[in-house]
Amino acid sequence: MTETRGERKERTRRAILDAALALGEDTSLAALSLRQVAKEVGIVPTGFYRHFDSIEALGLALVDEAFGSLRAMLRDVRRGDPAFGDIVDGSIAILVDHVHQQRAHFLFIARERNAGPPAVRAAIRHGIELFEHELATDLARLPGTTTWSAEDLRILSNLIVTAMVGTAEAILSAGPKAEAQVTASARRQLRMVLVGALNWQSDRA
Amino acid sequence: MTETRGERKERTRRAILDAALALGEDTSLAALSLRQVAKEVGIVPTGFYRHFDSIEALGLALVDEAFGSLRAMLRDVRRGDPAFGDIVDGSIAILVDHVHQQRAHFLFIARERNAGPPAVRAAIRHGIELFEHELATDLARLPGTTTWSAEDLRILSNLIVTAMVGTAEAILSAGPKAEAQVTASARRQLRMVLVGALNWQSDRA
DNA sequence: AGTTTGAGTGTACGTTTGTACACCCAAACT
DNA sequence: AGTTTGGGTGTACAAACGTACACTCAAACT
Repeated sequence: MTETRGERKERTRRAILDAALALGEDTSLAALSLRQVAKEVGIVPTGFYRHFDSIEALGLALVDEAFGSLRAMLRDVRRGDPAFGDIVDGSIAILVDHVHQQRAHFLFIARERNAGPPAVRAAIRHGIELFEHELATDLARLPGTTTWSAEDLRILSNLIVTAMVGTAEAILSAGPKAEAQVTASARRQLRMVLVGALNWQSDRA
Repeated sequence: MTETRGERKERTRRAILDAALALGEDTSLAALSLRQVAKEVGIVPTGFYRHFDSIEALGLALVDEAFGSLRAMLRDVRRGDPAFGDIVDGSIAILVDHVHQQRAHFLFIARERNAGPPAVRAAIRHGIELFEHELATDLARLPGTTTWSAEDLRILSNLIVTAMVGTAEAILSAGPKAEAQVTASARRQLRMVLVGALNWQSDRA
């Protein structure tokens, strides 16, 4: 056996996380039983406790992991994929791509954001707030926003994040055929929001 | 006993619906057991079946009821409360009011929209689509939208509904002190969206 | 007055749940 | 080489689960 002790533990831990994501496709975390997860992983029920104190702790670990995916997405957007000239088209394309690549993570967040144990809900809400904050600093670097207050930037990025979360949820619950329409709508909506924000702001001069 | 047979049945049915809404504040529908509901109502577990075939059927009944609340809200917005001159301020005020008045219904929809049994999810999604459609016909009566296509109206109303759902969820998970900030943001965001939609549209002439 | 109906009861069952406790045994440490 | 550590096992149990079945008894119908 070429596998060290820590490696084996980490491998089982990953299996538990993956099993929870897989089983969660049908039901929410709150309806997920420790024994179901253990059976899916292939360990005995009590073995679960070697890795997590409770299902809730498992949920918190999944929140961390899922927001890792989101940060990676924002990094891609920030880098600005040269394959797309337009910021809007590029950002939506990256969003769509990440939703497919990390489908389980997006499903998890969409589900547990409003259902799920209170601590998990709080962690997700906090993560989204951080995400909005990061987006706000990105928006501040955009031309035309130099005079904006921090509050204005926060409100705008909250609107954008809300719209993008809505888009992600729409993609997740849409067939492949309906998806083209969803992304087309998302592009138009994001453009509307940006145009509106700039014009509304210039009115206040 | 001055109570007829049908009245008594309806009263128990209401008690079951209310119990499900009350118990749902903590956990999602999928995690709700028939026995918990029965105990909360004060009937024996098997008595539940006299009213619903399953927890899922209960959920579908709650979806109907909750969307009744939403339609009532839209009716109020349409009437245009004369206490508020501005459409935006008035609409947001009505939304905030209804979220407080029908808190349990909004919580239910927010929770079960992405968690909850597939049939319940589908029913909620369908209800929201109807809601967007109704809003679109209202928007069509607004000045400046005469040249809009049905598709454009649908996209705009989808954006507005998404933003309003986000606002409702923010209100539900905000303390009384944070609420003023939430509603202020919501007003600004709705104004941004409307300004953006009109300006973006006029660009295409 | 006699009969039917149906909301609610009570018992009973096999399953599944979370968790306690004693155990094993190979990797890691001394 | 000897000891410790800890991931995973196996058994065990009380509690809660969904649901089947036979019951009651007052309202509703004839």
